[in-house]
Amino acid sequence: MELYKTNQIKIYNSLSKSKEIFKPLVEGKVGMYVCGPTVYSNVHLGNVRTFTSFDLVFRYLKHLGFKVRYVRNITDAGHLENDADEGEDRIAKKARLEQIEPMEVVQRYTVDFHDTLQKINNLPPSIEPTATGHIIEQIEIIKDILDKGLAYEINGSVYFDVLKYNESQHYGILSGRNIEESIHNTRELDGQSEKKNPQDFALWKKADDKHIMRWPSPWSDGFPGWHLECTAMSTKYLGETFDIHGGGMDLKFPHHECEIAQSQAKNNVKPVNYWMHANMLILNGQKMAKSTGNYILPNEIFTGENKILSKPFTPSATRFFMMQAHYRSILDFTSTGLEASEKGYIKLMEAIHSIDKIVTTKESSIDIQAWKQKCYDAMNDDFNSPILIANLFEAVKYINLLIDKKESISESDLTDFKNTINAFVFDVLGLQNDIQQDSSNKLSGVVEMLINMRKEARDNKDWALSDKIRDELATLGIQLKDGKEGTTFSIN
RNA sequence: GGCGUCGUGGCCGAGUGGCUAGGCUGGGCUCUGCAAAAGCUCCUACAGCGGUUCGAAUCCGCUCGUCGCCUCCA
Repeated sequence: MELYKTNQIKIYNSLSKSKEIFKPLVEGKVGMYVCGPTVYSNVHLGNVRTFTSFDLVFRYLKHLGFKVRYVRNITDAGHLENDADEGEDRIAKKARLEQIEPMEVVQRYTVDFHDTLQKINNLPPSIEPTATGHIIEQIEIIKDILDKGLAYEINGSVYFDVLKYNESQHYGILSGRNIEESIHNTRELDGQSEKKNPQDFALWKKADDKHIMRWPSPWSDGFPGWHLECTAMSTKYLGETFDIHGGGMDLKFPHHECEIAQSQAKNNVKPVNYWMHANMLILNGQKMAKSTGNYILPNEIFTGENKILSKPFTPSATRFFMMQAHYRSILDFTSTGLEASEKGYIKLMEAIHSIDKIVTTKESSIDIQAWKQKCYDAMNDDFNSPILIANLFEAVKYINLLIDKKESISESDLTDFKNTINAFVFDVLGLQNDIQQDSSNKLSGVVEMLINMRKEARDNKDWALSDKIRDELATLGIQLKDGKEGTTFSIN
């Protein structure tokens, strides 16, 4: 029987601002859409955190046996740099600066995006559609919204009429805004805008002569508005109403608000049942953003080539660091924080490695079923990975006690214990064991030999030689660990 | 100015109206030839001020502060 039948998940829904019991539209199936990146520069660590948060959601839902269709877009159409709807689009700007084609920009950073997410062990989504691949769908939506009188055309551009929409619907339902109030609080925009109201947003923009990325439409040669692509692609692949929509907290307004308005305007149904927002990763107490220069690239963490960190960290240690914080909490990225996480991560991996040393007995002194249930309870409660990890450290303690024979475990319990640990650590948390402990390689053979020689020396009470072996191996980054059952080692 | 978020022990980071996660660091002990590793153990916190309650860090109000959004942004 699928695990989802016995596990009830609660999800914090941004729409209701409360945790709700998750019930998919179709039993056993989940449709999930997450707003992907605009590929105009290297993906930074803050972006990675958001996608990794949803990777955890994807992984856990799959673990429970749900058939998940996970759609995450690539924004490869240029969007304007400000809401005055003036100026250059980001991809075209980058193309001009680097003297390459816009699509070369897109290709370069799409590859970087995939490469980085793969390093940190995110699963690829089920569908990864691009904005430029769905221009026709976007045009159809605009036509539909125009027909319904909720958009207007001016000079070849089309804008969504927020005030008109707000007469029958609530624009601001997600972000808790009141459109009447925000009208009074809106600053005067610089320059002349074609829009009837500052709150209106573009569905289609006419391209000026210099604009490279352009497509024909009934209104002008131009390009779609930013918010529209997500509506087009999410509804195309997941339906007019689907289960989960995710994204970074910073997209809540206006992006997701606009998505709701567009979708509601076109289909007249609630587009999304559960809105999930991953919180920001901050650096030096400030938001990490490409536009401000306050950011760190994942590769700089892995290579150690940056001013912020004391040393390089592996992708798994970095991922573990993220998993130790809840996805809805702001996470401050610091070198000391990462170092602490790395130590804990190594401790966890070493315990998992040594689990095969456990000798089973007839009865168990540990309640494995109760422990296992605590792991599921943690994840069922809005994907609480920090609590799950706390439980995994409890398992580490069990493992060490079992090896020391201070606790006992039965054959069947041990099998269950191992399977559960592996499932949560590798499948759900998506950690990888990148600690070098390949017992089949030559180095291990050499170390084993030295361990044996040291044992002989110790048996002869030749402490000078035994310590020399130990210390010189330590200098090489190989640590010997003397236990009751003999000596083991780990390589740093 | 508006909307929202958060404010937890040396640090990071969970959390529930009463039984007080976890990681890292530091102290003690066990083990060890000595260490390390491992185990046990100690340091017991919830921004401030009021209120509700038998009882609040957890609920309400106010104050202060943080961060985010209000303009592209994961």
